[in-house]
Amino acid sequence: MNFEYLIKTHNLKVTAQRVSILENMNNYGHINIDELFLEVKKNFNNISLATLYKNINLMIKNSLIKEVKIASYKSKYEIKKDTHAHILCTVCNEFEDLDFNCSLAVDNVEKTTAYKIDNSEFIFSGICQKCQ
Amino acid sequence: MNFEYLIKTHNLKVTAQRVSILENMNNYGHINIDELFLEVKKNFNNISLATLYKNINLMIKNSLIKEVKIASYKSKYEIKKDTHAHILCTVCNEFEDLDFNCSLAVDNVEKTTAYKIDNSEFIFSGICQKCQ
DNA sequence: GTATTTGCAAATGATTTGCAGTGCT
DNA sequence: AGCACTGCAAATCATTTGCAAATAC
Repeated sequence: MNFEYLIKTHNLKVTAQRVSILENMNNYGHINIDELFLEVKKNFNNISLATLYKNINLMIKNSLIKEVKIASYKSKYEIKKDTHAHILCTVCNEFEDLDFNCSLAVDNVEKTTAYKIDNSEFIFSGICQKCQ
Repeated sequence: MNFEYLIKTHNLKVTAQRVSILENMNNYGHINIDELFLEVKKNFNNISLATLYKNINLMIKNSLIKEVKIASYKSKYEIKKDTHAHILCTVCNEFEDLDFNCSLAVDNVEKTTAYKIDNSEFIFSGICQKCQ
């Protein structure tokens, strides 16, 4: 994935810190602020949480990344892609994307409510096969 | 709705503050901490945020209420009922329950992932008909 | 009567802001 | 030169904790 291009096309300036943030989000799939801080620190020893938060908020505003809020956990951040569902195992804390037809549900809701939907969240949580 | 009974059957002691918390959750449908604080203050002038948080956390632990986390907003709390979806208008901030067949989706996910699902969140957001 | 709850104040944790210095174009 | 970005320190906002007095059962 070309992160510099991704940043530019979302109307932001390319900085090494921003590239590192996106690289780590991409590697983890979903990453919370503390994990991100530890990872980015490996390349930028002096980076501050303030810089992370500023960049995350900017990237969210410019629709480059997305915050996923999860009850009882810290928010996770992911690079924005087509709407998809998430599934969480509350025992091992595995958190994954799920193959689930969201657009069908969205179409349905738009028809029945007359809302124009621009975002949707689907989070399933429970116990994965290994942990049962 | 009989709130005292509801509290007792969830193994908690009945206090006037707890009843008031549930009454307000029920009236609002979904309520955030600041709204709840203002409302409960009308009956209990000296109630503190600490008491609200303590009670909310206890009630969540005992499955009496549920926290709904929403990106860009403060969490809302609701009295627990059968799984249902939510819809948010990002213009007027209207937040409502949605008639949406969640159990069908849950069954499906359990089959395809072999997870045992015990909770799920469905939040649609966009612009309601009035605000379009 | 005992254990739990309440309300206050203080502590902790999370996020944001202001500002001086740096770097990019 | 000018503008945006970074990193630090401090400020703000959100939530939790400890404790003494009050209340539920």
